Amino acid sequence: MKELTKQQTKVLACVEVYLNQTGFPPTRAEICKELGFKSPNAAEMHLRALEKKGYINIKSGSSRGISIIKSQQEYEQSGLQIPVIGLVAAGSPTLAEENIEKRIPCDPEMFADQFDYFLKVKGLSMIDAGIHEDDLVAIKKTTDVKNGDLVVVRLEDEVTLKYFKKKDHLLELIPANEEFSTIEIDLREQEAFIEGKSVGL
Amino acid sequence: MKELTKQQTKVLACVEVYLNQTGFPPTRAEICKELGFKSPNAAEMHLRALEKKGYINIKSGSSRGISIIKSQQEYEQSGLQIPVIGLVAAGSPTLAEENIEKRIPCDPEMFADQFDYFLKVKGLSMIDAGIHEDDLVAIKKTTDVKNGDLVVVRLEDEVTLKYFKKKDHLLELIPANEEFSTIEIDLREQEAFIEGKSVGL
DNA sequence: TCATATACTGTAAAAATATACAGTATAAAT
DNA sequence: ATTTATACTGTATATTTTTACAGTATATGA
Repeated sequence: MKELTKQQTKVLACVEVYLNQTGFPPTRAEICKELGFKSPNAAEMHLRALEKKGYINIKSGSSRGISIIKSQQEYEQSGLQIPVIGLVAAGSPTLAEENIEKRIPCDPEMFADQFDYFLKVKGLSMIDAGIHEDDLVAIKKTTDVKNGDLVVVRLEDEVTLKYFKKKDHLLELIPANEEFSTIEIDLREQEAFIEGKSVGL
Repeated sequence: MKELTKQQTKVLACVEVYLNQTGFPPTRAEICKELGFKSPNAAEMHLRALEKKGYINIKSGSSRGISIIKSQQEYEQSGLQIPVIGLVAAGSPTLAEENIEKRIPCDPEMFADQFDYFLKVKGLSMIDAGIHEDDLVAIKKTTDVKNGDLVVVRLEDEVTLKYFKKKDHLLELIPANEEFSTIEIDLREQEAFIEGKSVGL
């Protein structure tokens, strides 16, 4: 989906607000009044651009014939907002809507690495790494991890965030809290799935 | 809320459908075309009536200036009408439109308990409880039932109305007719879903 | 420096739309 | 028997609204 200019974004928002408030779309003149334009053609041109970019549909010849295809909210979610997933879910932490606690706006360049979602930390096992309860850890979905990486691991139905250390068949999952013990797994006996690795806090 | 005439109901439904399909309200002429009227004044008069009765709002002077205050669905659900569902349906007796035989006006205080729909009885299995064929039984959707309650139970694809009796793993469904036999179900072998319980006849 | 995209003003005409007015017909209520 | 409410047709007009056309201004990249 093509990017919108600042003014086009304003016009789209204006149409949506008007629609929510009145139940029907605005005329060109009404958009002008709302946004301070002095010519109906200003609104017309922005609407044409919005239609060309696929955000709205204009039924030509009819008054107020504007219908919204892709709303402003959707636009903001397409890149600017990142889902937050709780570490409470049993099973795999999927990106399914039901697991998403909320979405937060986020500059994609905030971290050098790309990432897919935020994981909300439960429990105190990572406290010595400076990660506290309810902190958000940026996770990139990958199975390509090295020793020392902070990874999201799934053991059967349990999902945890631990440091990764592997030596032949022995996998160690080390918490960053002295009060918690390291989990040792013999990969010949038990499966462990790497769901992703941390790329930022 | 005042009652609507047949034609007013049609016009309101027409506006709603148009709104859902296009995203903006219809003009008088479009309503006429949809309902077969030959004069825009026909639509105008019905809209005026709908406004007077509080179902819609018309912004005078502006095109397509119709907004819906109380939709047709809400009107039907506003306590005056309760759906009637036949006991013939295979599968779960849902409240989906296709299962609703008709709707009948009803004083919500007719029965002390709240209820969700009427079930139309088929067969004679409850005749000793004073419930005959085609009687209407008020059903409340719940899974919270006690021994002795008259419940709607679904066994695989069959739905029946029976007295409920449960003892550990054994579920007994007792008809109120000596000529019919009690159904006994071992809950470890077969599933049974409680769809609701009777709260009135 | 020239083209191009964005972002407008200002005007005007054609088309869409609401809406008033004058009637007709029918069924139900008084 | 007469009123009243519903339910229209048919026409006309004022107003709203779209939309084309002619410009102006500014920033950006080639």
